Amino acid sequence: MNAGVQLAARYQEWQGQPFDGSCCPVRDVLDHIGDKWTVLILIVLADGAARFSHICRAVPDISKRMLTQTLRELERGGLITRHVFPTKPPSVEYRLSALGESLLGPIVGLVAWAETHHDEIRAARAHFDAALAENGSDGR
Amino acid sequence: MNAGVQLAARYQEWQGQPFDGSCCPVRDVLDHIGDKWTVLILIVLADGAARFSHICRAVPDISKRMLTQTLRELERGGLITRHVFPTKPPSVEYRLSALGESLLGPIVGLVAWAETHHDEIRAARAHFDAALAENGSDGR
DNA sequence: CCGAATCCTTTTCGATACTG
DNA sequence: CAGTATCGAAAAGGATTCGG
Repeated sequence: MNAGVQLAARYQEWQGQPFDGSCCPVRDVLDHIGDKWTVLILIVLADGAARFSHICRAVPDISKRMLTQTLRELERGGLITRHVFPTKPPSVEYRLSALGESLLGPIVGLVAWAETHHDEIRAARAHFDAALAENGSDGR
Repeated sequence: MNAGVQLAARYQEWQGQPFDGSCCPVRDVLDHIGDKWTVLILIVLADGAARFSHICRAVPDISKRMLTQTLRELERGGLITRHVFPTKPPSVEYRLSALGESLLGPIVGLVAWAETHHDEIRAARAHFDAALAENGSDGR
């Protein structure tokens, strides 16, 4: 488990620094890719530039409010760019920046893992819940 | 951008299926790796098995409540195993399962990205906020 | 030592209505 | 079309207390 050793080593470094809160890249990045919509939006934009309403339709349950908010945060972090066309009615186009595209690689890794092991996880959860329903018969 | 094409293609498939809610592996997995503590705990466990109190100390600000809750969820999904030693006072050891270790790879990819681009992101945010503070001088 | 249970505060997010 | 503003429900998360 080489991966584990790498992670553990890095973690030691972070621990060494004073814990400034935002000094930890893991937390900083994960807080964003972790929130409900960011990754879905990135996936849509992976296909190419898209307008606000197109993204809104492409992501199943998102509200305009959340879409605006998430797009803002992505733009703020430099992951996407925003371009306004002064037509009437005005249209706005969002597109991945170079930085945003560079994040696609790691995301694909995660998505691939998720697809591969989703059944396994669901099975584990079902088994766990079933065992729990028998009310501690496993000696917990 | 090969990665983008892959993602877009997969996304089309998911869209094809009826949106059962939990049919989407991305959401299901991301909801878990996204919550504040999961990844940090996995990183600690990447180093090897650890006891409850050790994890609690290793993760800076976590409360017992959240640690218990997150460990449960990880155990439920089959990512970690839990072993109780009937000593007194009892001690409990957590350890990554094979499934959990397989997740380390994608996580390393993400962490590496985070480390590499963290400065860039922080710079982008600072610039964005500065431009915004000038109150729409960029024509927004 | 490990963890469950309760309480309470903060944050998140959807619905709705309104602007340019 | 592309947002903004406000409100309320719901969830997350911390502090504390109790139990095995």
